[in-house]
Amino acid sequence: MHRHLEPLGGWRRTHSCGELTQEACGSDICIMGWVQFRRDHGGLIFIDLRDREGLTQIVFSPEESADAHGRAHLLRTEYVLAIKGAVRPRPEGMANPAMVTGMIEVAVSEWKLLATSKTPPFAIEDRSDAAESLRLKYRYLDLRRPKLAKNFILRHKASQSVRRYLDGLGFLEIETPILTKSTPEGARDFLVPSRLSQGQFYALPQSPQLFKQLLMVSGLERYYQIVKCFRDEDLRADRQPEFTQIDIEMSFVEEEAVMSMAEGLVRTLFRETIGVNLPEPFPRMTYGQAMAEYGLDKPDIRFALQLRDVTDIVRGSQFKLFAQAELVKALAVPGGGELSRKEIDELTEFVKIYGAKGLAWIKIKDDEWISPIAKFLSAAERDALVKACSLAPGDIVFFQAAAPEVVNQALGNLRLKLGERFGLIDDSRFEPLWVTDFPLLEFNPEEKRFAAMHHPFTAAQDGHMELLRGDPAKAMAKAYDIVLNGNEIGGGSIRIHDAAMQSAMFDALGISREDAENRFGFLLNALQYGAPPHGGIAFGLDRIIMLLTGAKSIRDVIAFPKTQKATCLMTEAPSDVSPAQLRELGIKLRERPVKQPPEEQNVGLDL
RNA sequence: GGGGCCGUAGUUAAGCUGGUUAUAACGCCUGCCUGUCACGUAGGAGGGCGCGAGUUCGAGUCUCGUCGGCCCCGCCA
Repeated sequence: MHRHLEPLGGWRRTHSCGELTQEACGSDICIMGWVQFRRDHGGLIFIDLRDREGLTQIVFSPEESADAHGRAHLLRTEYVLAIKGAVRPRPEGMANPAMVTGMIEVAVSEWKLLATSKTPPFAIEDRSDAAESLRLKYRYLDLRRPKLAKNFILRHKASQSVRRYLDGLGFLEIETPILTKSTPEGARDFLVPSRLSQGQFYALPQSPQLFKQLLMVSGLERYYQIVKCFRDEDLRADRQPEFTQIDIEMSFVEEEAVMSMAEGLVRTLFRETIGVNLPEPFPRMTYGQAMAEYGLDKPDIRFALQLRDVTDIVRGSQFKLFAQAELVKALAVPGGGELSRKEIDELTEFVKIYGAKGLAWIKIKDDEWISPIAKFLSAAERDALVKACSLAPGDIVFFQAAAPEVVNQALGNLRLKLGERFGLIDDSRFEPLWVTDFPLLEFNPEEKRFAAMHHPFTAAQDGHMELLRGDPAKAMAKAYDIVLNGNEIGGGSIRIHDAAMQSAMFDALGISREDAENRFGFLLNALQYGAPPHGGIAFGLDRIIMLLTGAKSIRDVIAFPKTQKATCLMTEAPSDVSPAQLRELGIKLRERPVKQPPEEQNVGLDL
């Protein structure tokens, strides 16, 4: 069978495969696309032709064109065709209501074979459930699946929406360097060796933080960029080594101006991409309240369960574990008494992930408390617990008694788990939240010193700079995070715009004058030349797109993502380079990289 | 650095306490079929179980190691 490819030869598409409906009936059209399904009845051949916009049924019949029909038997899945023909309504009773174009079909008069295809390693269909590693190796095929393609169409709309919104407010889109100086924000840098300055390295930006501040010193007043950032840290379902931020900075502002701009952006984005209207204004919560009631700094406020501090109630308890703990918190679940012993054991294992030693619990029955620990609790303690946690028969209440970090993390994450278990979370809702009043500094117990919680350029709240000497833990920052359904989607701050203040901050962080000069000298210099008050915010675009599309993994909203080991299964990056390349860069490897056997792993499919 | 799950035809999976030629569905190939739409139908080809050791008379099944993928802790906003 001959499978000659033909040139387009002047043919042009007149329509996409997703738009032909009854209005088009009678017209001669030209469409091009991929063979999705083939139904060859011998005397009559149906093909569903797919392009980015959808599917259209085309029919090859001898009555229409014997030649077109005769040649069509060779067609296979994923062949690329150009067809010319007439749009006509489908015969009585033959319409397919499941298809947008299901009322019509195209009778083929002429067609060209533009490309053949090997049998794809997995079916190009939404219901295809091939292993992700296989899909990543053949990412260009995976992206043909409408479900995935849809994510990128939405991502495009989101980017356009952001650009329109910010342009409307006078923000300038300005690019900043990718090859830059290491300006650490806490994460590990990706380094790029310099050929012209041997032995020295550029770093890929963890974010354009310092550049956007310098653009404010430059007097450009309002900057934004949709920009790649790079952090060489371990990956997660929502973390990639390179990811995209919507990076924004503005001059002559305080927190409220940045926050209302940012709210407008998120609200516009949601309205223009998925038609969801977010509340106005977004509710707010302080960091302190978030930690106290939710145990996490990014509360999911779609359901009402809250943590209660019961330290004082059990301070004098016979139960030594409670009496002696630095912090004791309770989490009551109305109606949670139905949990089985097995489920409670599983939850106990779950909290151990976060450093908990165990999980105390009490089931409240009508006249008794079922619990391994109830016997230690006095009547007065019981009364106080009932009051504090609003306990009622049928409830269960969990306790965590330990160091505050462990208590909050364990119960905070248990709360999310229980929210799922009891169906308390309405997936169709979007509930944004501002978290404000973060501490400026965070104590690092390993290094026994304070580090910036946000980053070292964040301004202290008015009057709090003085606290840095006496009681650094009490100093609050002009910082704000935006949280959506328990996901941090953005965060920012008002920056220090005064060189002396910035130096004082470096002092507080234990960064020597000399060190500060080496690493941030250019910033300290710039701040001496009339820096305007400024601040900004950065959004994690990938995470926002995840929420907008309902994707389970960040990889489904990034066109060419990396695996958990930060490799690309399609290009096989990272890879060895030639000795000549290394020599040119003045690099000698300390150890010979261990050569992997060249055998194909489970993704190897070539015949 | 650590914990957990997984790896059997092109794909998705089954394979019980180790036992003759490793199952199924979809896909693929060939024939038939003028109203299908994940077309139908008759037939056919295709893997030695990620890789390497070990235990055993015997290993897809057990042990150890190793490679790869996913989820999580640490790390990272």
